[in-house]
Amino acid sequence: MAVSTPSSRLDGAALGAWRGYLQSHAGIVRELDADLIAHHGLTVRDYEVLLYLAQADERQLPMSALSERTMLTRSGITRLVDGLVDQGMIERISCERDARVSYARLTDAGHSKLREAGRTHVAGIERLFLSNFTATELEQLAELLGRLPGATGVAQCTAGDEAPAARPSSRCSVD
Amino acid sequence: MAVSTPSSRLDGAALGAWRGYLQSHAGIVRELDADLIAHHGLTVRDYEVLLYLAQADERQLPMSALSERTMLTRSGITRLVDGLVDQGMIERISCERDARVSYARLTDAGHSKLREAGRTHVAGIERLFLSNFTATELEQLAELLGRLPGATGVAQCTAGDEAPAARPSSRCSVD
DNA sequence: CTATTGTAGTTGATAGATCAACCGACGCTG
DNA sequence: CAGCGTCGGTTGATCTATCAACTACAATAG
Repeated sequence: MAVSTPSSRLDGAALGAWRGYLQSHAGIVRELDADLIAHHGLTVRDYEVLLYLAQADERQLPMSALSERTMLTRSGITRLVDGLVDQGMIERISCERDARVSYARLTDAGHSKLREAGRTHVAGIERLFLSNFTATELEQLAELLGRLPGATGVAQCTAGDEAPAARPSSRCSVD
Repeated sequence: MAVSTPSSRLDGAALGAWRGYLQSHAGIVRELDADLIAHHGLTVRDYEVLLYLAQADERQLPMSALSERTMLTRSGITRLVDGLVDQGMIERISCERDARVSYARLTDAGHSKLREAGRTHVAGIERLFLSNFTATELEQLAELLGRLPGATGVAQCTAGDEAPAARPSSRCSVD
């Protein structure tokens, strides 16, 4: 069959890169998630949200800001935050300047939780991802992957609850 | 706060690599999926399954083989295949040697569909992923990503419907 | 000031995937 | 060949995230 169709550079190395990309992602995220859930009862999504809040001014962000950063739809964020509110890690605060927006604010409990979970999570990333590379290789990877859409913010939004565009940010744990 | 905790190489380049990895994946897969659904009514998962079958001997594979390759649980595959059977792209065939296993076999209809969809999909991968790199860079990427768990099959299975280990394979379309 | 258009967030219905529990079939051991 | 652990696959309950529709408010135009 050969690889066929378009300009098709979809041969050996190209395919290796692509498949490695897809499969490693599935495997790593699955395991990070399992770790975090087992040790702290948090999903990676939860963790991300708490982290973004911890890094934000006043430890709070509008829902839509969270939506953009996490690559979830607005409705997805509403529900995720609902859960974290129920667990007491986040509280909702309505904005005085604009009655449409409501902030999610990290509670002290949420902040503690985040710090604990951070240990597990960072260790996991180190073990599953970073430890496979040298410092130089990590630089290469960062540069290469940084060109991809999503990492650079090239997303195309079309549908109703449009798919949010990704945004790079910093840090993987608080301290 | 600094990046903190473990052996923490979770600094600049390391974090860039990790975030680029996560965010680009989310963005790219989302868009590929949207493309494929819009043009052919198939999800990327569907496509993958059809492709694996097309590449297999006799165009058929046991459910568990599909489960491994796609990184879905056995129950996930059962349901996904159910759907493709309803659409007439796949048929189930029971194994004579071992009454426990049942094969999923690609029908002619499924094969045609796969070929059509392949054009869209390969073009998408080219556009969103491959076009960002030179041939040399793709080799580097393939090598680097190939070390990661999942790509190499290092998965750790624990729970009931255990998470399947990934397996590399070849090609992204049929012809 | 009112009407229109757009934005932030939530909600209902639904698809996709998981876990846990299960069934039937295999295969080994005693 | 009976008993026991294991394997392949399916099912029920549940969770997560989506889309589409809707509410409420804001901002702008007429």
